[in-house]
Amino acid sequence: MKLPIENRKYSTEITADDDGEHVSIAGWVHEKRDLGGVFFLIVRDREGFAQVTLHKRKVDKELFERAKKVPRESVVAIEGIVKSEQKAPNEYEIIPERIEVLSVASHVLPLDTTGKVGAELDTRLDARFMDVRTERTKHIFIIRSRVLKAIRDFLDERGFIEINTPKIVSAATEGGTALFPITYFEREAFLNQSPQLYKQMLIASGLDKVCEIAPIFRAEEHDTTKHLNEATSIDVEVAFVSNETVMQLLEELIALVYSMVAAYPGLDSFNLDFKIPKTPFRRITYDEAIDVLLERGEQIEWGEDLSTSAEHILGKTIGEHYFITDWPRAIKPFYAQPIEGKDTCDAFDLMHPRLELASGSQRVHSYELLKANIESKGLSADSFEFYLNAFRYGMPPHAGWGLGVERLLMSMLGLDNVREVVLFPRDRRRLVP
RNA sequence: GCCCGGGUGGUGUAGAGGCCUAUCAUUGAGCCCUGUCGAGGCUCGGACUCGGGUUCAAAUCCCGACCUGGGCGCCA
Repeated sequence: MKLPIENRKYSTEITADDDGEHVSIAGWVHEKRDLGGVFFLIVRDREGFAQVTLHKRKVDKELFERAKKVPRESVVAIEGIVKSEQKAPNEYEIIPERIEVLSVASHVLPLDTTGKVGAELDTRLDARFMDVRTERTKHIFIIRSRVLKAIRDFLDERGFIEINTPKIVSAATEGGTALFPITYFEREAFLNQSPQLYKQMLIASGLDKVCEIAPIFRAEEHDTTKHLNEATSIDVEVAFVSNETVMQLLEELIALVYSMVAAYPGLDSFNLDFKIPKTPFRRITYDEAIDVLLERGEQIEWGEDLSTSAEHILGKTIGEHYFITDWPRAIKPFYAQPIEGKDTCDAFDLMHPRLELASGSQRVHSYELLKANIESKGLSADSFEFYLNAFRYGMPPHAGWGLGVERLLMSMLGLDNVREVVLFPRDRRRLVP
């Protein structure tokens, strides 16, 4: 059975030109303004606001009294006549014939949805369903949705095949990070830290260009504004190409996302100096990065990973997106292709001035070399057999990267905390809601 | 894991030994008001995280627990 409100219009689908039309709208009671003889009910839906106006003398007394009593944030359906009105916010208002309260909101509210009084992130996350009713937060998640769609379209247009790899994995992983152990029937298993090994195995499948947008899990007990224990990674792996090709793909993708978001009207909520990054992004080698850092007085030795302060110094010096290439082998995973005759490998990080966004590399595609690399990292080749096997029966040269969705959004929207861009973030302390 | 902060009505805050039966805003209840758009005016309601301690006196100082913000580390 269809509900009578299913033919409702969004507040933005109605204009002053609809003067005299009979319409129905539905949404949340955003605000009430009682001026005595006239009463305004501001109804909010996903797209915007509609003003419902009740004149004490012209409207049914019972309706008038009932409208005044509806608690804020209750869900209502309104049927009425559109009236063109210069004094109304959208130059139209609705003179109601029927007001139906579909769900009464309790009070007092856990948050203010009008933006008059702020709330701390922790309070907002506890009442996330209501936080998303506020304009700025709503825009974050609409932008997130559009960004993901734009990325899928971008990759689809370039011939990528979207894959789904397991999130429950056996003990063998690429190392580096702590994993969440889980019970898998009578065995121990883990939540996957990245789809890396699987997407590489699919290069051997002949799918050629694969991508995946999926959650990744890290059990690190970090407690920062840029780390999550459950994050979303965009992973790409491409056969028969070099490092440089996938770097170009990545910078084009970033630029496209920015230009798409630049056109989004809700961007005003973020009070940003929004600039679309210019491609190609600057590329500096790890060696050059070290030189810059030493020049600026940073304590760092060749071979070390970049500390937070090192990232900040480089970000400040360069001031825009950039790549760091040619990393020391020792600090990159076993699957990064070594550069012959050097201690470095064909790996890169994509940096935003504030933080790292993505990392990738040319991959080792020789079975022997890969096996040797795994062993030289102190890992057991046996436990990687499922992965190594894919390299024994025809594995093309390939390259790829992984990009953190949350970090991309956070850096693009100038947000201070990565949790802002996750509906229900999982961090060291938070498991609920 | 280390180092600093902070927990005051539903929300956001002021108060830093006695002036606190605790400030302000917003929210809530009620009243007035016929064009609001952060409406306005008036009345009322609502809080010192918990447990110990110091003191004549604790929201305020000390200890512990819990929660929480930031920086760093780990990590992406």
